[in-house]
Amino acid sequence: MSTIGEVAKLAGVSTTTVSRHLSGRQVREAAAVQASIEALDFRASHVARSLKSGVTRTIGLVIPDVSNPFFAAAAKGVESVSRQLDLNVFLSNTDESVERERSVLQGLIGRVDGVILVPAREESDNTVALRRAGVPIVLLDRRLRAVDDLDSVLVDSHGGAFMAAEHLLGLGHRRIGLISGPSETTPGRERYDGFVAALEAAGIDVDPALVQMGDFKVESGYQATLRLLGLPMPVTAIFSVNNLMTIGALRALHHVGVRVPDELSVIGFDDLELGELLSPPLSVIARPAVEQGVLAMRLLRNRIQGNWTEERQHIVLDTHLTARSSCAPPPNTRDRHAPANRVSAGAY
Amino acid sequence: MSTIGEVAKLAGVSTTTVSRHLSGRQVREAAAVQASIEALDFRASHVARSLKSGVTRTIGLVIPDVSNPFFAAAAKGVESVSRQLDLNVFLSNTDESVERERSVLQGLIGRVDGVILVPAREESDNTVALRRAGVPIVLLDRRLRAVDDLDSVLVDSHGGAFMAAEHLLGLGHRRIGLISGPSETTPGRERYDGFVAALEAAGIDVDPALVQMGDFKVESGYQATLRLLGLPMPVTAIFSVNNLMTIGALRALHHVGVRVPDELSVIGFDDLELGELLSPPLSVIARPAVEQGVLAMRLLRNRIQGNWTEERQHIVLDTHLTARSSCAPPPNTRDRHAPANRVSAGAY
DNA sequence: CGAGGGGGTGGTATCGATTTCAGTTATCGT
DNA sequence: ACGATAACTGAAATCGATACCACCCCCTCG
Repeated sequence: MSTIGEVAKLAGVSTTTVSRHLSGRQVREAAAVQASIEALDFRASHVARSLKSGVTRTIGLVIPDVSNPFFAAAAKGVESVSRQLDLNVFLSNTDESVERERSVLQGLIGRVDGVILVPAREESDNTVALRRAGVPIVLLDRRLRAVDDLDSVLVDSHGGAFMAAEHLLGLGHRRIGLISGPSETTPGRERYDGFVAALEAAGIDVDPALVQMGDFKVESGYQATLRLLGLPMPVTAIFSVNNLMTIGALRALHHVGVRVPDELSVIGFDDLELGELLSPPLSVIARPAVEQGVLAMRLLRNRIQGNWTEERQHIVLDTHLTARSSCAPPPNTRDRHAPANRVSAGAY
Repeated sequence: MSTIGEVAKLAGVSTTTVSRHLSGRQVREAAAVQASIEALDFRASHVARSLKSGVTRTIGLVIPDVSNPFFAAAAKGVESVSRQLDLNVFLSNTDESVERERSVLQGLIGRVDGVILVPAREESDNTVALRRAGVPIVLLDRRLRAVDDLDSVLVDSHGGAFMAAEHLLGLGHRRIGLISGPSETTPGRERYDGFVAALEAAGIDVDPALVQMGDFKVESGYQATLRLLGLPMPVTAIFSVNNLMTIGALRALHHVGVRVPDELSVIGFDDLELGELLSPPLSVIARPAVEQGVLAMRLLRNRIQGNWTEERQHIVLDTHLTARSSCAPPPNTRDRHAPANRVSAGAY
């Protein structure tokens, strides 16, 4: 790799002049400089430039898991904007782990101009070191409890969950199982709250036995579903608050042989690419995933460009109900007898 | 952010000593230096370090599309290894575009110690600049025609496609539609070849009308399927060579109302997270996606660590048939009449 | 004709860490 | 007790690009 000095020597000018030419200013020997640049196939060193300028033209994107379709979509949104801005993106998975998140965030200091973060837990603020270092941060999809002076792009999880519950209630369901996420995450908490609010609005008490906590991963949705099926008085519907757990739930129902929606209705939060093609097509609370990423990157760009004083922005996008056919009236409205308990108490 | 100089001053030693302490060497005032480091919350600047050492501790991962589950899985594999090695990962999508790939690769020069690349096209070698700059490259999932001195981690696409075709032939299918990928990509070409080889081994001529070219994206699978359904003499089975196009195919069949596998059998290359839960469960050629990423990262690490002379490695992983129930004997073995042509010629 | 200004120049310090080089101390064997 | 060796030390050069500074040239205007 050739340096600016070699270019300068070849063109017979100083490095200053080459640097000026590079930054687009008028230069007497522009032609000669350009020729030398091309002859040597010169490319300015990003590293040296960063050292001098303090700008890396790189951002960090810290998410729980790329293989979750929602985060993959959001990442794509982030990436599409960052490409236009000619920014590179560091991608890191935290696997929902607070420790991993801390070490990842630590490692980003001094390497990036900003960070888009999906925090693993609302309570655990791993951003202090980053913020002390003056790195702008935008929160994506999840909040941090201790912090409200960071931009964020969330969805109306409460409203979405409310809608989901309302949908099931409207069909006549009264015993609705909830596969919930960690209550220490924003979506976990808000979706739980929205669900409960809808039930209470309908005058229904929430039975704690019907709320099964998961960790946003497939396996936990599977296990939670088995627990719900094993209840002495089974549920007639299940609302799963995230896509991966919904997949787990569907798998469990499939393996146990519960027919959807005849015996049990299912609705999930977050659409699945194949949601429409499932048997039956899955009803979901959908949301603009790519757009969330796009907006987060736009907010981050504004901060990076130095609008520090500007009011913090908290964008909340709307969800919508995509009713397909995995939800139907509960079986006991057609058939007065509750279905047999398919899973024995010892099954898990 | 504090610098090594401030630490040195506080500890009453030279920057040299601090630097030595940092790199783990024995130092007289180790305790004082360490105390100063902690007091100032000092972290060595990666940028300055990179400038001096020429090492960035960063790699580039250039793939067509993160929202393709295969690439997401491979990315996760890459990321898991790179985390252990304490390397950062630049993620970039090329969207299957050669131009985008070129600009992305250009932008990586001087920023990374190595690159894992899924080339957009076999013919278009965008790696020359990178290689001239001495950046190690590992090819993932796809080859480059002009280049055989790069490590690669592929799957046995030919064998997988052969298996898929064999599976359908074994069930009695003779008119099999192929939704093929761009022939200028390794998977596109090899899967086509494997498919053709199986047909020829069975003594069947390949009817060009039954081969519909797609571009690895959902929409093209959808369109290709409509074309296959619109044929004067329709196919009894479809083999789709990639997951996204398979999704498109399934959507088309769903919209048109073709029953699988009663009227038409379907098999895809690459498993889908929900493959098992589709109606019917989808038969696929599966492969170890995460492992492909893991192996690619391991190969890259070896190159980065300077084993330049070492023989180039071309790893080819095996695929396997996951037979679920989207493939069955063709309808005409049960019912002598071919099914009615569901799509009119003008439908697309 | 001389002052002023626009447009351009190159030398040099700088960003923050590493590394070479030329020492300076301790430690040890004899 | 003296020379040799090992164990450390700090000043200064270095990585490659940028930015400040002083300066130069030439044109224009009063």
